[in-house]
Amino acid sequence: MLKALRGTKDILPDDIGMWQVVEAFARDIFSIYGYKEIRTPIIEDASLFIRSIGDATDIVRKEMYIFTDRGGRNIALRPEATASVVRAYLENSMAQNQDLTKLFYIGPMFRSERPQKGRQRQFYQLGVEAIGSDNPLLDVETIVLAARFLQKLGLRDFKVNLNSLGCEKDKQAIIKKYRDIIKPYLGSLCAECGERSKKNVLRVFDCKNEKCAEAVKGIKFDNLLCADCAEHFESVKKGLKNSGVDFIVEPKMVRGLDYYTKTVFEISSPDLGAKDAICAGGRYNNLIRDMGGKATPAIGFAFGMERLILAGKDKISMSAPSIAVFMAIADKALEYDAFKMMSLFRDNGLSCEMDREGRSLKSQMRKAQKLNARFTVILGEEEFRRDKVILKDMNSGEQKEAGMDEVLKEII
RNA sequence: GUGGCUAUAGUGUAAUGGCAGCACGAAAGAUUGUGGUUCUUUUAGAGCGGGUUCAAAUCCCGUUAGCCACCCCA
Repeated sequence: MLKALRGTKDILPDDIGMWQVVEAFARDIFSIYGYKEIRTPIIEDASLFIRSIGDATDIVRKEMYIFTDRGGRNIALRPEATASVVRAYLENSMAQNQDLTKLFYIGPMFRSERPQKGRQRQFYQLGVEAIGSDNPLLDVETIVLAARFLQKLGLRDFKVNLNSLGCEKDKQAIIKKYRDIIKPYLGSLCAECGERSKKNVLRVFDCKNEKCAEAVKGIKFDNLLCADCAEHFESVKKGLKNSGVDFIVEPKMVRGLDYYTKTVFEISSPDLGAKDAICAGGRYNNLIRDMGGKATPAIGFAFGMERLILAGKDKISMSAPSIAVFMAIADKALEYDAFKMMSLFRDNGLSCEMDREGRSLKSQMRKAQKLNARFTVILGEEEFRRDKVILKDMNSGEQKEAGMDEVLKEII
């Protein structure tokens, strides 16, 4: 038997309702905040991601699906969407006629990781990108949007972590500073932290190894941002407070993608265990320039759909699916007439089903029940002779004989 | 990618090397053409491939997949 590949799975009809609810909420609130949907290809030139995400990051080095197509091109399945959206923004000159471009996307991403709960190889992200402004209020708006979206879905106990990485110069300075601080402790740190100090020094402070935690315990996180970035960060914090969004400043927070600058944030949910981040994002003020465009500041975030649904599965209210009419017949001989009536219901926009296996009326009624039909229309020989049917309201159990015109009027 | 745990009807589970069972689900029925409750009947199972043994769901090896902790990340 063939099976779905490791880390991929089918979203079955019983589960799809949740996805549709989340997507509908997202489309609704994103539109209120001025975002328009964009759909970009799932495959891109591999160099797009190598250049934007960074060739030293794990996503690019260890997790990206890359293959050579028949034309010898180097192609990647997208591991995230920001790079694609920026590519589309530049390629289609979307900066024309507007100073701020707001885009959202929903779609599958691919990373070849070891699967766990809330972590698949093909997973869906839902995200936004706002391109064209460095105003700290845009940062605030973006984070507020993410928070409001979660609240609207019924999730309350999420946590917003916030940090600022500063501009390009600050980022370099911060890395250098912490490397210098770490240097005297290197001997007492674990092997992995030796690597971390070179690759992503802030992670040393997050190491779960007791010795490492002990060694770095006393180190303070100074404010290393330049005046401009510090002011920007203060404005973001002030704006968030004004908007009533609770947040925690987390100086150790780093992101796995190289393009982030200034504001970065992460939203986590307690319902998820180790993989608790349901949303992450931040500014990427240099990415558009680095990809060959004009220097253009931008900010965005992405939600992990699977994680969002895991976190919200008990909180998002779902109405049971139902159909309008079940068409039942008392005699197999009336099958064609019933089918005609079913078509009439459908032509009038009413969902309708009927039994196709010649089962007993009792069995058909059970089926109507199971499909959660609002009405059952029963056609029997006697009624047929009088050009009537029986209309039964499945909630009240009341039924009456009626002509089809009357039935339609009653149900619509 | 590293380490560990797990794998039995559609789902959830039981049986300590000796007849694979239970619950839910699904299907049919309980005298004429009517759902939900109840009752009866039916249905369907060892991830895959090897090995040990008179005998394997059970022990061993491999493999695949899921989960957990890392790595990392949404």
